[in-house]
Amino acid sequence: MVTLNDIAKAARVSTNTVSRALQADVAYRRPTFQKRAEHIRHLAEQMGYRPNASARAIRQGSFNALTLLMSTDPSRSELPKGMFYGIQAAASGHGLAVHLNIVDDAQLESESFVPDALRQWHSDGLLVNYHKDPPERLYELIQKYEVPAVWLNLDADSDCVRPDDFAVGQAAARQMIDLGHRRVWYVGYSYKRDDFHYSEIDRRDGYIAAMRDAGLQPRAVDIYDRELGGLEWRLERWREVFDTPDAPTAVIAYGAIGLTVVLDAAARRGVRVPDDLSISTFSGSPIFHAGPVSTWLVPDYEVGRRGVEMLIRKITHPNEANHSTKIEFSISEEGSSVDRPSRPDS
Amino acid sequence: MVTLNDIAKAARVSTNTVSRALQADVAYRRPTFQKRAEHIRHLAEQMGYRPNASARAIRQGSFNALTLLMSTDPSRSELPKGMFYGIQAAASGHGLAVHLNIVDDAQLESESFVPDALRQWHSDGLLVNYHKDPPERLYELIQKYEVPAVWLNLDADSDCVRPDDFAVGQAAARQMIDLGHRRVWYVGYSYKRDDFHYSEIDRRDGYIAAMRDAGLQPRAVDIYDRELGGLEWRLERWREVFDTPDAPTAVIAYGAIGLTVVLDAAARRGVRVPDDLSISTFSGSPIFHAGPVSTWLVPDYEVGRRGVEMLIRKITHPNEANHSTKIEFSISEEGSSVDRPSRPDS
DNA sequence: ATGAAAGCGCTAACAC
DNA sequence: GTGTTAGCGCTTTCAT
Repeated sequence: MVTLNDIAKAARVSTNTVSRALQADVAYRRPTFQKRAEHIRHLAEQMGYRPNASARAIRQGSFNALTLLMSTDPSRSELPKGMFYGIQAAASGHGLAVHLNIVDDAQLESESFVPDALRQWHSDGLLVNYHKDPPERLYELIQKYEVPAVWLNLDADSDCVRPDDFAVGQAAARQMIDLGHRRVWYVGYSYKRDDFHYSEIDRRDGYIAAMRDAGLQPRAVDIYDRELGGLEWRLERWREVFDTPDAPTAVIAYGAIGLTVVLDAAARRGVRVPDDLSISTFSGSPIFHAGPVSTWLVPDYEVGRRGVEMLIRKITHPNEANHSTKIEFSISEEGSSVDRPSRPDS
Repeated sequence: MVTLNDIAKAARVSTNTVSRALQADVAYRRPTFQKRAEHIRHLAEQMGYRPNASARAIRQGSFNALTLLMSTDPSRSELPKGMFYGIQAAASGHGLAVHLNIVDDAQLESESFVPDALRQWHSDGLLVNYHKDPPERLYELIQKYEVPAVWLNLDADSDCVRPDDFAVGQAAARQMIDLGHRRVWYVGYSYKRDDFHYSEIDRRDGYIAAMRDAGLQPRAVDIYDRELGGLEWRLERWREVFDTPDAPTAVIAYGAIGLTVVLDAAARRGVRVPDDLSISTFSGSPIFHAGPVSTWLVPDYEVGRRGVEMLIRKITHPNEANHSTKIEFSISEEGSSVDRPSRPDS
């Protein structure tokens, strides 16, 4: 490993002259220094010098790094591609490295286990990506060690950044209503029946609010609806739905399963999209299902970016409160599966 | 920040006594020391002591960390969930932290830009996740700085770990053939026409080999096939296909687009899965499309895990050659869309 | 078994 | 503008 000292010897100057020559914002402006500095930089480049981040960290008292903390449990912690990019872009924009730490929840239950991100002093702050029911103990540990932390995808008053799921539910419904649809259904998911993800609740509530605002009857069903007898609303049932006069002209599908079930049933009944049926859904990236599907895009990138910004603020101003932020969704531009209804109701 | 020194003062011992008391493998075995060590550990816990990773790194000359290097370009570098888990599990099993570094390829083209993972000395080695056409310059930089590196998802003779795409293409075809299917088609993707991902080529070749072995005529089509006139093989065309006597009884779909197009066309023609049509596909997680689809699961977790193992070997034994490894796929257990053909051919 | 002291690579204070 | 010196937190000699 090439050190500053090696370069110093080679250049026949002292270590800190080398150090200063390699600093981006050199205080010295004399032409003679500039020339020598140039020489030193060239030498460093030649010798393959790479600053030792640990040495710098220990000297400066800050790590210039943040840690992204996640769970091994996919139902507690997701890994959206865009979020990573957003985090990395914002972090490297501020000269911060990103460390990754994935914690097994089962371990976390045990009193003795402390996640490495908290056990050791690795980084200046924590980006906690537990979107549902973060373990109580994790919160306590963060408190105990006084680690600056920002929570991603969590619904609390302060120190959180999350997508605005209520607003997007509302927007999705309004889009349909504004085009003239009256029978707009919401198809939920409920993978684990009693164990809703907050985004499903919020999006559904937004949908219901928009329907009520427009004086329409909300109709939210679930692919795994208990009252309707489990898989009631799946393939066979949906085919019947499309034969009734009350069939929806527009569907908002929470997730992939609902979407494919509805679209497959539609295909079997000869119901065309978007002519006979408008449909939209939510996802991190545009959905394609035999054709493009209008997709409300989860603002993962922005959540990551804003999370980093908030964390940096917390690190630099530990005593200022950070109000939680909600980020708007956008709609995919890749092609639309939404149109006005072919036979508008009165 | 609580330091060893703070604890030493509180315990009225010297710094290195504290240091030793906190080491996992204490050399001292005398009962008197054990007792004192216990007291010191208790104190450290009470005071919220967290070892400073940088100080340790600088002293020990190794960072106990590895860096995962990726591209911002999704066509060059993917982010499979399982891979992260595999990497993290293997890394933390060896006491290594994981750093994340996502590089903008456009920047990398410029001669002056060096990715942070290489510009600074952060970690003991690099896990490079550029699965297609890694930039030449990246390779040069890794050579220049002599960083131990393992390439994930790349097809080279040494220092690579990747899924066995040829074998899975073969396995997917054989599964159909063994069940009695004769007209087994392969539906490719070709998102950018001239710009195939190696996994598509390999899986297709595996399929072709298996068909030839069985004395069958391979039939590989592309959702975006140029010779067939662009979108030829999309929705409308597939509906016609299902009306011909030569219609496939089994389809192997490379990706989501081909899968949905085929399944949607089948739904419209009343072709039932798996009764009239067997279908399987490849993905990192089981695919659901109105029902479960037999999915050959990309061994992301294992690729990550083995990548870390290989990297550790490279770090500890820099001079030994590491033969590249190919990892087998497995098939999803969530439900099957594959069955014997309803009307077996002779 | 323990403390004193040195030193990892780097930066900042201080003389000059 | 430059070299000398000190010291960040930690581990590892080396005496005792």
